Amino acid sequence: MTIAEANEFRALCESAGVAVTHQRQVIYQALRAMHGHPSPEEVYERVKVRIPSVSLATVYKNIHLFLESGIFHEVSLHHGSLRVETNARPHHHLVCTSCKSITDIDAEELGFASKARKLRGGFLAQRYAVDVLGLCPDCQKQP
Amino acid sequence: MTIAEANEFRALCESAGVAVTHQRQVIYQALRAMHGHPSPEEVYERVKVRIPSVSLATVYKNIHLFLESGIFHEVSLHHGSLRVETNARPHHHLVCTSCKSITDIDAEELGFASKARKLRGGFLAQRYAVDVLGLCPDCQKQP
DNA sequence: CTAGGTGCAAAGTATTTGCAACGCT
DNA sequence: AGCGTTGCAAATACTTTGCACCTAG
Repeated sequence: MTIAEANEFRALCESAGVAVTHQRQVIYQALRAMHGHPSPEEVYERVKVRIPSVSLATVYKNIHLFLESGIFHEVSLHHGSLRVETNARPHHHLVCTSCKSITDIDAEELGFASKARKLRGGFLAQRYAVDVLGLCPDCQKQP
Repeated sequence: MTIAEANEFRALCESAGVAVTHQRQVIYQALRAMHGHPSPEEVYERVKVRIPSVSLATVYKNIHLFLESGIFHEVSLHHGSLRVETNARPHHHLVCTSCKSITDIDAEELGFASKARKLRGGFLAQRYAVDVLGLCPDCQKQP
C-alpha cells in the first residue's frame, strides 16, 4: 500500500469513527484493487495472500463495517433470499436504505418509460428495473 | 380456485410446455393471491394450508419453474450472496437475464440523471439504481 | 489500561440434490 | 407405460455468533 493510500484510509476511518487495524487496511486495499462485484469469499482469498491467518468472519465483519460507514456500497440492497414479484403491472421499487423495505411504484408514475434498444457494447436492453433508493416516511421521522 | 383461474393456469402451462399438477396449481394460486414480494418460505406456509403434505423443496422447484417460464418474475436478479461495488463512479448495471452477468455502464452514458426529490407518498428519493435487463452479446448468439 | 478487534469453531439460515414412490399425459 | 414430479432427508452454500485472546489508542 502506498503512503497516499494508507493516509486516505486513515482519514476515512477517522471520519467514520472506526479503529485502523492491519486487517482493515488490507481488506480495504483488496477491495480498491478488485474490479467488478466481488463476493466476501473472493475478497477473503485475496486478503489471505497478505495475511494467511485472516478468517472469513473478519472479512465479513469488516465488509459490513465498510458498507455501514458508506466507504463502499453493495451491488443490491435486496440480495437476501429469493423474492417473487406478485404485481403484474409495470412498476419499479422504492427501497428504503434504512429499514430495507420495498414498495412498488407504477412505472408511469415514476416517469420512466422502458423501451427495448441495443446499447453500445452490444447489450440488448429489454426492460428496465429501477430501484429508487432513499428513506421511507417512517424512517425519515427517526433521527 | 375458480374455473377461469384454472383454465388460465392450464393455458400458461401448455404454452410453457410444463405438466399441470395439483401442487403447481395451488402454488400458482397462492402467488396470485399474495401481495408484495413473498419469499419461498412464505409461499410454503400458505400452500401448506391447502396441501399439508407439501414440501418446501417442491415449492422451491416450482417457483424456479415459474421464473424460468416467465410466468412470474423475481424482484432482484442478483439476490444471491453479498456483492461489493468496487466502481466508485456513478453507474448502473446491465444484467443479462440468461447468464446473470452484471456489467457496469456509466450513469451518463445510460442517460439517466439522478436527483433527490420527494415522491408522492412521502418517500424521499436520494439516488436511483437502474438495472437494464436484457441479453449480453454472448447470450444473444446462442439460440 | 481497556474497549474494541480478531480467529476459531459452532450454529443458523437459505437453497439444492439424490432417490424411491407416485401421477400426468 | 413412461417420464416428469413429489416428499423426504441429507448435503451444500452463505452468513452470523460466542468466546478467549490480542491490539490500537
